[in-house]
This record gives sequence, structure tokens and C-alpha cells, in this order.
Amino acid sequence: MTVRVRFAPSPSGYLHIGGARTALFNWLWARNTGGTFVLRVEDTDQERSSLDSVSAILDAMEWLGLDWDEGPVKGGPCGPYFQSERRERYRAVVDEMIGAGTAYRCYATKEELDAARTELKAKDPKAQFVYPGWWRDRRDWPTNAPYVVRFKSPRDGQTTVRDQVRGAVTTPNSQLQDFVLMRSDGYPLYNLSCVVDDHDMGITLVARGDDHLINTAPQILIHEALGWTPPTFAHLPMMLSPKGEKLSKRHAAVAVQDYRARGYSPMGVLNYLVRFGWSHGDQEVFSRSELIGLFGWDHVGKSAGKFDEKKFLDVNFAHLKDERLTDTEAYLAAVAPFLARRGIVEPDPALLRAALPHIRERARTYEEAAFALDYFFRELPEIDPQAAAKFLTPATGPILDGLAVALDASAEWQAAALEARFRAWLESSGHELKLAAQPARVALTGRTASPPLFDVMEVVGRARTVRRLRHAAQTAAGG
RNA sequence: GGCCCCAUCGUCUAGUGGUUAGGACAUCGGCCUCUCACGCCGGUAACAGGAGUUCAAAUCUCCUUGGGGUCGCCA
Repeated sequence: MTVRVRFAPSPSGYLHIGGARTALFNWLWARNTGGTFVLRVEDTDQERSSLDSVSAILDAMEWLGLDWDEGPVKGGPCGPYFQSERRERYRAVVDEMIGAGTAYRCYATKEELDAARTELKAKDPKAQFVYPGWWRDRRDWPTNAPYVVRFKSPRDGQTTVRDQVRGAVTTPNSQLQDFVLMRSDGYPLYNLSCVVDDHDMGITLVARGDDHLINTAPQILIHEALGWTPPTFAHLPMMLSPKGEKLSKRHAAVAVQDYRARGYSPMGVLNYLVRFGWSHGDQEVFSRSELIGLFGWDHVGKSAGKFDEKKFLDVNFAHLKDERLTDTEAYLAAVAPFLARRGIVEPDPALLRAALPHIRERARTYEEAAFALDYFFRELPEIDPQAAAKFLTPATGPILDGLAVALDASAEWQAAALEARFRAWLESSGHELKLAAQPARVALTGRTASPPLFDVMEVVGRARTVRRLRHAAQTAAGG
């Protein structure tokens, strides 16, 4: 049987980092097996779903490179892929179930239910309300009254889920109640639409978050009520906040787009996410193609983990600093928007290529890269006042002037030659490299930390190096 | 509270009966050095507790404890 997996987000916001992890595992499995990755939009909650959310999610998926074979935009043989467009199908299924006696109309109103809930609460605050099945066996349906359709859940026995990562998980059916399949407005509820679509779309494996483990027994029961064979399941361990709570905005950035905005690379994100629950021995860093080749369910863990931004940053860094993982072209394309944000638009490509090797190992994100690249593209660097106060003192003025002259006299404008000139001049004038280096760095970069001085000079070029040294000398004299 | 799931360094994890319990992040030292990084070397740091099974248990079983999930006309 060829693998068909799906990712089924509900469009009520952005793509959550945990959702992205679910999507990734499904996608990897499809790509690993040559199967099909289906994207399905679960927009049956009219109040929460929005078109903006759909495009935000599709956008994030594309950015991550999690391409889908069937779904929105792409289409496919099992469409439509928006649940809101599949209502007749759910209606038909529900009618079939009512006909077969595995579901029934329930005319209890929300008000009646709420009243029963509060009444119970008053009697016993700790008790849990269970729908008592008022309409379970009634046939005296009123005409023109709104109703929901409920599942006629078996009262005894047990249901066992076969799960790729957990093994067999058994729930007593007595725990289940006659849950609602279809709202009074005709829209299906999650458990129904999910089952119908997984069946209709030929899904063979449902991989999703652990929080859905509890939904699985009811879903299997629906499958069985319809005479269908349930797919197999894989419940992924939860991603928790650093404190061990449900991961939300309060604890960390949780939207994929947040990381994009901060200058993370798609593979940095994917690599961090895949290691959350999956491992391959001691290996930490993976390319996209390695991941596809290596991924499998046998090394997916069971225990929930806590989100760690520091590790995340480091994994991203691993991808940015290694040109085998992020080649020059990809790097330059990715850093461009962050340069633009600093006002550096259409930077000189040759200059960019020359500077890049020097900042790669100093930038953990593209945002940091843009910062590290900044002064290469300016006439004069923006000088940090604290750096100036510390290093551009009256005493350093003449040194910087002297250096400007000495370096300008160099025939060759290349790091090693410049260093030789620099050292020679210092020696002849009785200064120490250690003392002259920082003022020169501030002159060149405006900062106290940068790539090696002579590399910077080489990339910045003769004219601007000399100008920067002279300008800083003036500042030093004036300050 | 009922039901379900989970349990190795602070964090992510390797480990599938016999290991000095390994790696990575973080952290702390050191080397390199014109600064910052990168890189390299080294340190601190874990099998939740208790019973079993076994010649042998981080690995198997049970109990306890702890954590998480879920109990909607949300997904």
C-alpha cells in the first residue's frame, strides 16, 4: 500500500511551531517512502477560521519547503481540500449513519445542556457532565426544530488504537459519550470531518500531536460504524514550554513566521523541530536530503519535551555557518531582506561575496548577518559612541593618521600585505599592535568587535579604509 | 476528579539485559588571538523512588511519586 499522509491545520491564526513539527514528520514520511503528502484545511469552525490564516499557513509551509502533493492551490483527485466545501459529503455520511442506527438526531438545545451542566455543578462541583442520551432512542422528532447529530457510542467494550510510536493504547468505551458529529448549522465537528476525509482521501497513516490521542478511540469507532478500516496512527510527543506547560505565546515565539522574521533559515527551523522527538544516533545536524533518507518511526520518542530557544538558535547557526548546508547563493538571497531593512538595498554583489566568508561564523541568524555586514556597505561606518569614547581618544588620532598614510603607500591591497605594513609602521613609531588595533577597528567598523582587521580592510578597499582612518583620527582629535 | 500518555545530565537526546551511561545545547576552565567569533582541549552534570524477574537491569514486570494530555454544537 502506498503511503498517503496528511497535515490538517485549522486556519485560526499562524502556523504554530508545533504544527510545523507535525507537518514535517508527515512530509518526511511521504518523501522517504515516495508517498503522497496531502494538505487539508480544517475550516469547519466558521467563527475561528479565516482566509488570512489560510494564506499565512500556506505561506509558512512554502517557506519551510514542505511542499504538498495535493491540497489548496494544487488541487488533486480527492478534493476539495477545504472542509467547508465538503459539507454535502458529511451530510450524506451522517444520514447514512442515522439510517444505520449508529447516529441519531438530538434536539436538546444548548440552553438545556447548559442548564443540566450547572445543575450538576451545583449538586456536585467535582462531577463531570456527561450527555445522558436524552434522544438516543427517540424517534418522535419535532418538525422544523434545530438538532445536532450525535454518535451512538457503544456503552461497553473497549477500543484499541494501534499506534506507530506508542504501541497499543486501549480506552474503555464507557469513558466515551454520545459526542456530537454535526452541529445544528449543518457543519460537521472535528471527529466526523476528520474521519470522513481521512477515509475519502485514502490516508494510510495519521501522524499528529499527542493531544489527539484521546480523540483516536472515537474516530476509530466512527470508522467502524461506517464499515471502514481506520488508518494507522502515530502520536507525536508534545512540545512544551521551557517551564513544561503547554507551549504558547507567553513563553516563546511560537509562530513559524516569527522565526522567519528573526532571520532563521528554513532548514534551521526544520532541523531543530525534527530533533524534537526524532533522533539518529548522535547526529545533530542534517541537510534536507539526509533527513528524507534517514527519517522513520522507529526512532521517534514518546516523551514530551521542553522548547529550548538557545539550542534552536545554535542549530540554526550550524546551518548558516556551514556553506555545505547553506550555499552562498541561498545565503545571499536570504540575507537581502535583512540588509534592506537596514537601508542597504541592492548591495554591490562583489563586495557582498567578499564580505560573506568573514561574517558567516559570526552570525547565528540572517538578522545578525545583516548587522555584521552593515559597515561594509557604507561610506563611513556608524560609530558606536561608547566605542569612540573608549578608543578614539586624542592620543590615538596621530596613530590613525600615520596608519592611513602607511597603508595607502602599500602597492598591494591584500590582508597579509596590509598586516605587514601595519606592523612595520607601528614598530617604527614605537606603538604596540594591541593598542592600535582597537582604535583602528573602531575606525573601520565603528565597533569593538569585528572580523580580523586586515580582512576588513581588504574587503572595504583602499579608498574607504584610508578615509575611515582619517575620519576617525579627526574624531579622536576633536573628542 | 475520571480516563489516557510519559519519566536518562538544567535542556534535546543515544542507549533495546553485561557501557568508565555517549553526544549536542547551556554552563565553567584553558588553548588560539588585533577584538568578537569559529575551532580545539578539558571540567561540573542524569538513569525519579521502591519492590520484584535475572548470574547480571537505565533497559523486563508491578507499585508509588512526579509531569503532561483530555473530558465543548473547538481542532
